[in-house]
Amino acid sequence: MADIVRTRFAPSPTGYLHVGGARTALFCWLYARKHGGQFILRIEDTDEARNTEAARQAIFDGMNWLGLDWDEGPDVGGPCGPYYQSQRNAVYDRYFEKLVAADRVYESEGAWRFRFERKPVTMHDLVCGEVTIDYRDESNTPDMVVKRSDGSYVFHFVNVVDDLEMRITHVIRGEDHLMNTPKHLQLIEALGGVAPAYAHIPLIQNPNGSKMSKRDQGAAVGDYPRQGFVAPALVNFLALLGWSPKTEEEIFSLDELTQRFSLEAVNRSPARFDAEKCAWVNQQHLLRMSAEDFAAAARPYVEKESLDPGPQFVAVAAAVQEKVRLLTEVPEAVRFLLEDAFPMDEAALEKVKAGGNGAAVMGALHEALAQVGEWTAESAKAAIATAAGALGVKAGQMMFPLRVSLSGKAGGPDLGVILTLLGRDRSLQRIEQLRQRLS
RNA sequence: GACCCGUUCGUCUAUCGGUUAGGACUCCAGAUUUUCAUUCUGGCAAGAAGGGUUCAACUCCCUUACGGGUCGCCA
Repeated sequence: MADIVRTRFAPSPTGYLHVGGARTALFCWLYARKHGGQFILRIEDTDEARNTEAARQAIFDGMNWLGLDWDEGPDVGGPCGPYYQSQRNAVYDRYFEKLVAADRVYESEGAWRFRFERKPVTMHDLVCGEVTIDYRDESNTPDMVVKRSDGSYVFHFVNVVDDLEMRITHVIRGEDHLMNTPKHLQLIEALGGVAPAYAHIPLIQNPNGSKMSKRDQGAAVGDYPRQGFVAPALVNFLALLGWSPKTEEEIFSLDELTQRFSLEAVNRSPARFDAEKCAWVNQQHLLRMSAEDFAAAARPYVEKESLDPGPQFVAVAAAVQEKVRLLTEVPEAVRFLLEDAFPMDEAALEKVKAGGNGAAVMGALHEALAQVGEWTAESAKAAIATAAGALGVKAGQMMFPLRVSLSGKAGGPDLGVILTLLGRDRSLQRIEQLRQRLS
């Protein structure tokens, strides 16, 4: 029976979930799902001094938001639990005894060090290929501490033990772990275990090429919802950093990514984070949402600005769906549709004034629109043409002043849509308002 | 410093010895649109450098340069 693929994401709760970690989690998740395997979440909380509850929660929140569910881990449990390393000391003690029995550890200033075999160690990385580190050079590879003087175990040891105990088949992690892998291989060998396959994925860098750390702009996954991103867009963008579908398509849902993902298609060179493209990907995802889904996604942003979405919010949101890149842009885009007090774009108003006959245009529009029978986008637009005829100008010249009167903006949804959403009374009122202002 | 990994338009990338080196983001121009956005068309823009190997190299090898990573009783 072929081994079932089992991958894991093993973050330490010492800071907010950042995009690098999120992408690692994504690749692990995709690989497991792609192969019908299992994805495990393990919290590596062995550094008591640096762990925080907020960070732990940020991991769960981030994973949930991204849509990366785990088959085993905190909350859901599983046969290899507990999934917090802080609760697995008995397991580590047992494995440590194996090392003692095999005479592979020795005490040093109260701590226990693992004795490396002094030989070249070769790994066969699924992304980086064959890499050999020569452990005969002791200066470069000093024996490592596996058990601290306070009795606790260090990362290298618990990480390896848990990967063994949890029967992890594929370790997918950041390239910053590449040089750790021979250490882990030696430990596994000493423990008589079977090593998982390794895949080290390139790191994500800042736009300037420096290492992206947790405090850098755009690094915290938790910031993305606040900035108006939808999760599938961030997932999509992250997948494109270091992985390529090898086609010219770029916009993918999580399901589509699962279909196409493969470790063979992962790059070896680090990628810089481009916020502009990330926003574009977000826009593409917004464009592909149904009107209902878009309205549901936009609603909290509107409410956050103390705007009442109102009874026809689906239609209101749909009017601006293709005009925004980020959901945070929605409130200002729809404000004039929800409230009668809306800001006036002075530059647009100046442009109307420069046209000269603004008041006359408003008057003609008011008169024509007041006479419309059934109020629809078509009938209202027809009335605009009538007004233009009455004034002896082209309909096109009526549009801009009308738009400014109704929305206070130079751009926005189709005029027919605006007129329909506002209704006759409010439309006429706003036209009259601007007429007076221009007189 | 030592040891690893990497290097194609500004950025993300395709190319797995023979291509006018393709696509995307950004930017510019045009079309569509009353406007903005969307969409479409076009444009600017790349193989770090030097040596090999080969009929032929972005692609394979070496050197250098540059970038990143790792060298903890952090993970």
